[in-house]
Amino acid sequence: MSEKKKSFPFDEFESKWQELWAAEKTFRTAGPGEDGFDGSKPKYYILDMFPYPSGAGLHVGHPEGYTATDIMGRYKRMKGFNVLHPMGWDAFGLPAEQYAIKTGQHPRVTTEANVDNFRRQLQALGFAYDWDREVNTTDPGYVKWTQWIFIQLYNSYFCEEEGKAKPVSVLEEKGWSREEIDEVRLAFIHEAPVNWSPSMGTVLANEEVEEWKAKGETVERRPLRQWMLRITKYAQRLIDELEPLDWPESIKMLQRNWIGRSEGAEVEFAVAGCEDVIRVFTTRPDTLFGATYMVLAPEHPLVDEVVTDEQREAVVAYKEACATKSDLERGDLNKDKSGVATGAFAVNPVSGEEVPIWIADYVMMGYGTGAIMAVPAHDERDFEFAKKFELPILQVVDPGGDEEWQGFTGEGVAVNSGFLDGLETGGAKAKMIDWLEKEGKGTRQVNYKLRDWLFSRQRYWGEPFPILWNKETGEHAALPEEELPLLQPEMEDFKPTGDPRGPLLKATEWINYSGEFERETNTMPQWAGSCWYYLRYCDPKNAERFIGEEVESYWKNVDLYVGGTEHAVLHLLYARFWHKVLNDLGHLSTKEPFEKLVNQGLILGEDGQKMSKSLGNVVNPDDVVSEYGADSLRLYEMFMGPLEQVKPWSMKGVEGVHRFLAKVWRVKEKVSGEVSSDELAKVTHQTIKRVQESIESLRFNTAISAMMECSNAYNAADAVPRDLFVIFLQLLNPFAPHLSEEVHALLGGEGLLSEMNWPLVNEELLVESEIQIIVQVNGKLRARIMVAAEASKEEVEELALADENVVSFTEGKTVRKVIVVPGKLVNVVAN
RNA sequence: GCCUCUGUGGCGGAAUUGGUAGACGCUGUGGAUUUAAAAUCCAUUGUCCCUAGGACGUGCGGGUUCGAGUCCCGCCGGAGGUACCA
Repeated sequence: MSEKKKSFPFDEFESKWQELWAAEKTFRTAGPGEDGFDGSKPKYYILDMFPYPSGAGLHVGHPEGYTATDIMGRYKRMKGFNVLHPMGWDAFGLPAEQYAIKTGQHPRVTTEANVDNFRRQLQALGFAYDWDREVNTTDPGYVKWTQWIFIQLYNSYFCEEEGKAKPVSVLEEKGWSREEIDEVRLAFIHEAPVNWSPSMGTVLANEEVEEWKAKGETVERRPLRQWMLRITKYAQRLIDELEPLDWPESIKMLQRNWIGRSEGAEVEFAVAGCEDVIRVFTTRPDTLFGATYMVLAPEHPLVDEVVTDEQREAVVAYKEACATKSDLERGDLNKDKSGVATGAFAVNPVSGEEVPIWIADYVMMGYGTGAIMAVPAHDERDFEFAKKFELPILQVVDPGGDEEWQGFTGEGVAVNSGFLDGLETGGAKAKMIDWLEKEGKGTRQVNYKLRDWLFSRQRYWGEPFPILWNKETGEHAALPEEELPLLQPEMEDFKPTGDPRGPLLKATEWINYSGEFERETNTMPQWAGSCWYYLRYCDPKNAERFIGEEVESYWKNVDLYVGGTEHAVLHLLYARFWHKVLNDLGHLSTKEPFEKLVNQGLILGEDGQKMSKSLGNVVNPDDVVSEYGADSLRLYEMFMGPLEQVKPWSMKGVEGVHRFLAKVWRVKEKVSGEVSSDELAKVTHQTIKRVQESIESLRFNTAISAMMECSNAYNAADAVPRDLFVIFLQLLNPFAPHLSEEVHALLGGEGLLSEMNWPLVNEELLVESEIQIIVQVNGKLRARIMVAAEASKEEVEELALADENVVSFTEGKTVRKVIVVPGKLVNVVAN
């Protein structure tokens, strides 16, 4: 331990203030129906992406976003808002379960210990959370409502006419059968090839596959019966209703790309010599004349029907080869085209030509219809395939100019296309679709890349589905709401069974609900809890509803949401979907959960690399706190640069802000009640203005610069008026709450800074009697002159032209023009 | 390949949105204090010519303008996302 003397005793006072805030519940937020609630105040709901409490504890990325929201929350509170700024735990998840498999320790025990550690670490940073609102996704009181929401999804369908979800009871009244209703539920059972991970013993959502593969897990396609959520019904609304949100354009873009809307047509190709019809989706119906062959995905159901006897053997062999290929082999690693002819032919509906039908793995069963019309002249993939297998290539688009038409995928003028010849691509598309619709050979069609959400997992540590199965009929039904929450049975062996029904299969007593019914053994994915936690914070203890109606109508949705980009398409899309369903069903008053979204940038290691154990560049917040204090950590994380930006860590930088705080600490020695200083008053009030503007626009780095300048002015002065310094401490309080409170208390200040009103700017103090004017000659700075603030344009011009340096630069030249920007500058144009 | 973001001193970054480029902080250099160090304080720190002062300077090349880091056109580099999506 170094003998380094601490420049101020943060180790003594930081914990003191934290204890006081906790004991007095300084940051408790009263909501509707609670003591002390003042409904006349405007609300401001600030949300952090709640952490998964891992065993590793906080890393420096957490306090970045959390400090930003903390500053905003404290500021808004001082500005007279009812601020909701809560924290909680996304506590279901695989690591705890895997730890349990290894050690036999129950995931609940591990999770609790991790949560306690996270809470301790966050509290040591002095965040102004209302800890009475803490939520934990694994609490029975929380699980109950996650399951309740699932039942709402289960009991709803998407009404196409109104474009919204409605209860299935509407359909029952219309006389729909049970089977028909099961077909349209928003939560439904579906048997389809899914992403099954043998190494983890669970299935995964499409969205998760890459992430886990990157971590070394194996994932393969396998047909299984799974719970799905019909998010695809909301594809269009998820695009449209994204538009007005105050989100980073990049995130909106990611969501739009993920949903992947494309417009085109569905076209029917008759199979020659039989009744079968192959439907294809195309975004380029204008190129239909150029469709010289077709390709079916190897898994396409028509393959076995159309294949000729001569080709059967080759087709079967190819299908088998594809089935055993991993996604990686089929995708990234193998861009080489492969395929086999089926021997069958289809009829191009517009040209009447017979075209061969092939199967190839470059066509995916999961998108569109699983079949394509191949236009090798104007599609790169088809072009490559046609060259390899020597299939005909027919030009149908003229790119114009000298451009090569082979493989040209852009827009141009239709050629060799009968009635489309001479039309531009746009017009040709429209005309072809009209023709197809008139002839009954196709329709206008919009396609989305978005798939329905695979919602079941074969895990122990997740919410069990509140679903019962009839042992006789195999029909499913929702568990009665009174029986929620349905918790997992106590178990000691969490190992995957290899059975795709998951580890709960072993809890035979638990499964057996009654003579007639047994329980569903799947559990929900971790996303379930995080889909609606922001709602629960508003009313965390409500046992009657997931959120009280009065409470919901006050807090509504989140005003500011801060978190990392990694959730751009997962959590942020899922939560929007659930919110919309709950809104459709009348449980929520808003359409979107998060009005404004800000992504904090990644903090890199001191070496500019991403922090990682293997590189040894990880910074532990606990170490920074013990050496420099929580205020220094908070301040440094905000001073590093713009919140959204990726930026490297620097211990020297931490020392820099620590020095600033030490200077503030020393200012108190020269505070005096007697002195008055116009100069310092002006600086202080300028600082109020600058800090305020910076916070409002989330530019915390410049707010800190402004405060540094102000404190430099105090340090240069012989004495600092007490009232001004208190204002300064108020400005500093959201950033460095401990030190500011401590200094304020040492100066004998009454009450808490955090509970004072934000200081008002005295604009009169900011008015200058004399202002500096920049004088340029031909756009180059030549002089600075002081003029009276109320000086006229003419006076300013005259003074500028009289300046010595201006005279020397205009000598021998003719002044052509003088531009005067009042209060700013004069530019003399001379040549 | 496509999409989004981004490019300013030795470093992190400012710049009132078209008007003093480099605020604030870090680093470096010189000095004060000290037996010495730490801490603290003062000066200096874009490059070049160096004397007041001047020339150059915001990835590169053009353009618009009295005036461009900021707007327009064309390149180049970096980061992230995504990709047989028909």
